[in-house]
Amino acid sequence: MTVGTFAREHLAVDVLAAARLLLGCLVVADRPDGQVVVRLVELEAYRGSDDPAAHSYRGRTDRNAVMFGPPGYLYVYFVYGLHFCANISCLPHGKPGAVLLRGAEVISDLDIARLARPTARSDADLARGPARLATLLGLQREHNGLDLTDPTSPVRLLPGDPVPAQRVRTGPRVGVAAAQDRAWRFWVDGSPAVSAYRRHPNQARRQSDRK
DNA sequence: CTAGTGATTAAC
DNA sequence: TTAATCACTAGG
Repeated sequence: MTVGTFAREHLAVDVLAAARLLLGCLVVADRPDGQVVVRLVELEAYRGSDDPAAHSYRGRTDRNAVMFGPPGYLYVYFVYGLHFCANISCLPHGKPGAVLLRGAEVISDLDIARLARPTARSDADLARGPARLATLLGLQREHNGLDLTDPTSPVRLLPGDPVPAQRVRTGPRVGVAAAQDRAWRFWVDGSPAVSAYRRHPNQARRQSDRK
């Protein structure tokens, strides 16, 4: 099976199926200072057509154009004035959708990963959280629109060992104000590189949640 | 828990 | 033109 076949056929089907499938997959990044390989352990699905939390919900703009393109491309955006986050485009050309990369475990090279994320207090912190993951991979604006299935790309997606169903957990997306009821976050149970759940600050606290 | 960062977008 | 929003992290 070629890498291109792997990504495009499956990512085109649906954002939820894509997020599930991407668990356990590998991302290879050729940084200026060396190569880093990570295993994806936490992902969130976003679907532009009917998902108020998706960047593409209100239509295509210059920023979110990659979400409307063919599947298997890298959508990098700048958020909160200082962070980059990385997504993989899903759904056929013209249908907006993406999966946000939220957490990953470093496979190699640990020394390069520590240099890329000098503030990480532990190895689990190297790529726990979407902006940390993007920083570790060295992703910036210029990487937006890269083809992750192209062997000549500096960032590539590869199949990994499949994650068995009993290790997969789902739940609400982290920090998303809209569509709280959708369990569109997927993670590998027990991985140290999965972020702690955080309620969105704008979400009203329910009486029963209060201590 | 909170500050802080700046692009993006919708509303004027 | 302006102001609110934002899929976050680091530090206390």
